[in-house]
Amino acid sequence: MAYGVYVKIKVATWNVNSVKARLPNVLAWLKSFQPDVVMLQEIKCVDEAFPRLEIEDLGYNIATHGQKTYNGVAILSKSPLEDVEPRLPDGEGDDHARYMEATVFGKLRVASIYLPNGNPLGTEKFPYKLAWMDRLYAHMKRGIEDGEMRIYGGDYNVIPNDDDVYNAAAFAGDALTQPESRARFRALLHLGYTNAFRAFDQRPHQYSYWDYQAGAWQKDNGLLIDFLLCSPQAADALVAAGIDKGPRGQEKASDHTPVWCEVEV
DNA sequence: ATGCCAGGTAACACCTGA
Repeated sequence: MAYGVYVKIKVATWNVNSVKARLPNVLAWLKSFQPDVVMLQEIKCVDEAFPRLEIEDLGYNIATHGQKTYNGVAILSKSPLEDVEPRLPDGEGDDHARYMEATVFGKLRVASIYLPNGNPLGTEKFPYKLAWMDRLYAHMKRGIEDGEMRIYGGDYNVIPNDDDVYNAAAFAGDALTQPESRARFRALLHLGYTNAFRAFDQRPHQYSYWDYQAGAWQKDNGLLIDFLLCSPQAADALVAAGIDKGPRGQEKASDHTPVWCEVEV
């Protein structure tokens, strides 16, 4: 790095819906998009089964917190990963692999989040989601207090507003739109975090997920549920953000597409 | 009210997802 020159770090989050099934798509996207840091969700495999060599060959360091069949998160970085913490605090009895954080480029703390879906309402899944969000809130509150540059990225499984879904009425009974879910998501922002995408794009009906069923992608029947939440120090460094819809249109696509931002530090 | 599609596991059916 030359003296006095700022460095741009491109950060992305992507729920890949099985990293093994998605490997060709992931490799092609890493080569073309050239992100510096990637938070992956739903890798759906144990750590030993993660396709480490293929991704390392593209210049990434890797930390995984996997689980058999379900969930599983990972962080890829072109820098070394330091101080890797594979779980959210206060998770006694919670064996879901839904969280991992690490420091990248020696100065940016990033987290990969796979927040519980919470459906169907009326089961234990919804209170589990809300309790998980409460734990995330407590952790992100501490993240504000220490003043570090942080980006909490992932699949939040919350549709924040009615114009973040193609048909709000159809989702009225869904865990992703419940007032309890939305209030907890807003509470994260009220701590002082900036939703990177919304800092640059306020248009309604911009999506990061399209169901496999009923031609949702072709009809643009989507949901906006994947976010990069930036601490004030990271938000001050934001220079760009967006949604890369390219991967969703490929063969054998994940139902989610990458959301990205760029910080200049 | 439910399945639609996709992935994983395990077994040729079922669970989970959002």
